[in-house]
Amino acid sequence: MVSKNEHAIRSSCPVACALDIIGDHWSLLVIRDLLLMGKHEYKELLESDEGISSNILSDRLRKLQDSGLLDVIPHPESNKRKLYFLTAAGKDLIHVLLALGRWSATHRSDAIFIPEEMRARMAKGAAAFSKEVLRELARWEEKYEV
Amino acid sequence: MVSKNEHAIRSSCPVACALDIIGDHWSLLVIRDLLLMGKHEYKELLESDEGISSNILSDRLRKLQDSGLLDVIPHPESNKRKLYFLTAAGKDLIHVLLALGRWSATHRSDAIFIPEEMRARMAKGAAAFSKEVLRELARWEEKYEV
DNA sequence: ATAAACACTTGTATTATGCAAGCGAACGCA
DNA sequence: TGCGTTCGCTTGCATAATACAAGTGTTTAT
Repeated sequence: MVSKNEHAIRSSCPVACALDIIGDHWSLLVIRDLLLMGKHEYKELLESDEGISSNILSDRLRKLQDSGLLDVIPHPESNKRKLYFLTAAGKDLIHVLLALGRWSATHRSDAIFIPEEMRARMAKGAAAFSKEVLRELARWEEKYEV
Repeated sequence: MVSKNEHAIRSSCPVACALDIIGDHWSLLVIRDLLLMGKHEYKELLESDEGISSNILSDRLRKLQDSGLLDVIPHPESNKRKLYFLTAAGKDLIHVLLALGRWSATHRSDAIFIPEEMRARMAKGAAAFSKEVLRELARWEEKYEV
């Protein structure tokens, strides 16, 4: 077992409450990959640039499931693979991700790099971008009959 | 020394970059207190409901200073006290805090409690709220000649 | 002069993380 | 049908971060 302390609740403050669930070094990056990067499998999540360890990934996937932010189904094309996808609560974190991204774009512009493809997707503004992102996920869910 | 690893950079992704700086269990709570709770002193920050340890608070204040999110001046009324306040970059995290708060309000409504005073301040919407918050900080800064 | 307050620091125990290796079930191919 | 590979993890161990209690030096109030 990787960790015992299952999102201990520190206070009833809305900010603290959200951080109890997603305020660690990895959870939001996993959610980013599932939400914005079109990733849905364990192996894809492992391969992200930040280099998450397999045990930590496994632990975070389970915790996020326990918290109701994501769900799993067996891959229809294979009995050994699985498909991870966000629930409504998980998808709604797009606003947090966009706020973080905008903050970095403003205050850490020298440290970040946004690939051309992503820049193009975001060109029409945050509202249009998140709408498109959610539409893509809806198409994916339809395809896999989630 | 509390920690060696000074915000190691994991990737150039804007989300990851922001999390490298404020993606731990405590930084955003300190920023919440400085931004929304009108706190400016070490002791006040220590007394928050979440119960941060003094060594961790000390460490986070230094790291946030190193990252350019906050600054310190000696307290004009006392040689032993200090005043902590956010820089422009620190204040701009209000959008992240509001996104987190709104997420909790939507998806964790049973776990959170918003005091009446705060609820009243937020009643006119997020834009008006953040404007008022920043105006208050500006008044404080003027008073202390920051 | 003394005691309390303040902003920390130090020491130590506990917990979380990172890394490498391993494991069983499923799969791909011969 | 056997045989190496892939997948989604788990395990063991070293290192790092955090929590908790106690202490330190300076300032301040009485």
